[in-house]
Amino acid sequence: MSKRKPPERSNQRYRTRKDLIDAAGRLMKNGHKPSLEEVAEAARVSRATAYRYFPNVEALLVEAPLDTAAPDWDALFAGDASIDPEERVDRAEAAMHRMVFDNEAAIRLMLSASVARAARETDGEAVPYRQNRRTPLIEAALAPARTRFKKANYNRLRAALAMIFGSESMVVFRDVLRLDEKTARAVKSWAVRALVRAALDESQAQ
Amino acid sequence: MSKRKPPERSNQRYRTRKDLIDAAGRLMKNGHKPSLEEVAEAARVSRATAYRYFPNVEALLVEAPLDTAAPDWDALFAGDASIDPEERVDRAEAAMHRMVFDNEAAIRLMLSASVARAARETDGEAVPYRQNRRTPLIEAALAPARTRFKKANYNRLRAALAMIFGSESMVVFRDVLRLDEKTARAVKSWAVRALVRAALDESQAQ
DNA sequence: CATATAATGAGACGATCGTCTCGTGTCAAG
DNA sequence: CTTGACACGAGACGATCGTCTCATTATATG
Repeated sequence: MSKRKPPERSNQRYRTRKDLIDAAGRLMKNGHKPSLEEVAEAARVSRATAYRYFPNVEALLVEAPLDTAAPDWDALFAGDASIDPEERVDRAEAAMHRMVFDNEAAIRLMLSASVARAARETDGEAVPYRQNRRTPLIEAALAPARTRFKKANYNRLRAALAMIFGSESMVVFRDVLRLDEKTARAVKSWAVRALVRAALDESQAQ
Repeated sequence: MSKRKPPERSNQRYRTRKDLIDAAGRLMKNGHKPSLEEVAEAARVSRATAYRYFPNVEALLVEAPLDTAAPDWDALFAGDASIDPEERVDRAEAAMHRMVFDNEAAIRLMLSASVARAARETDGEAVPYRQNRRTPLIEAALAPARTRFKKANYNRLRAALAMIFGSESMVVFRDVLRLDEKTARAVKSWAVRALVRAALDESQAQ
């Protein structure tokens, strides 16, 4: 039984996976939902191979735009000495707002696929089906004032801000309320400031 | 050219449309996305007819669960003499919360279809593609205290609460934050109360 | 370099989608 | 009751989905 250590080939797998995600991201830019065949062709890969990496089209579309349109949050607070959490959270929301509204088409496709996929997998075993970029951003914004919050208040505030930060609120403003981008930004700016202030007040009172 | 007034037959059209929506709502209860053929069969209608009423499957699924799971909001404040907007908004959110989490599967399908459909129709002409049940509910909750808000503050508060009330926040809590239903309700309860309070303060100050 | 093994390509398969045409049934005005 | 307009049913069509099998290529190790 001359067993040989199986070849790793992890680099090859990583590259083809990345090629697929990149191709999907490119094709989603214009808001057109690409068929898996289109993505595979753009990635110079056969259809069968694409299905070896992603169980369905949605799973592929979920990962695509996130990698493409991910700005560098670090630069947001880099040359900035502001400590005021209200100010920092508002600025972070502004950046997230821009990113979401600039990539609305692609993000809609991602969100749609994500929501449907989670519904399908409710009965099966859970899957890490969605990334979370907003929590790190929120935490970075709150970091300098971290000690001014009680722990419970901090966690509650963080969760509440997550409702406002993401792409879901964009859907509310556009599809439900039919409000324009500027109004949306104004409402969110007011809301995040009010929430930060409330959490601060409750933390220092008593 | 003997022209005769064309037969109305609007009742027939209304019934088949309603039959299709009802059938879709029934099939979506368990979270399984029904194929259009399944819906048509359940509605005792041919596939071709279903396509005569809805351009695609998503358009059908968007309208279904809303009609099915729409409680009577009026009863919420019927035997209630509370005037405090904070209390009323919190109670309204609790009701919406229950409705959304009880029908999570169907609402996910609706939301997914709605978000994707809006993306597709971005280039074409706008379409009334989504109903808005939360705004009337929010307005009913704020009604008794309506005069205590300045107009701008009222509109801003109403929009901010819409972010928290709907099904979108459920997606945030479940898929992004991975928090359980109880925690979600607690966070939202705190947030809506804080927002109402902030809007009130800003309205009476100055 | 040689080779076992992993990664890929090619393509068939049934199911569903969305569109189309044509024939039948049915309502309601005259 | 008659009849014209309308709703409906049946079914074909190509496109895409997701799964499968089998052959071919590429890679890392000895």
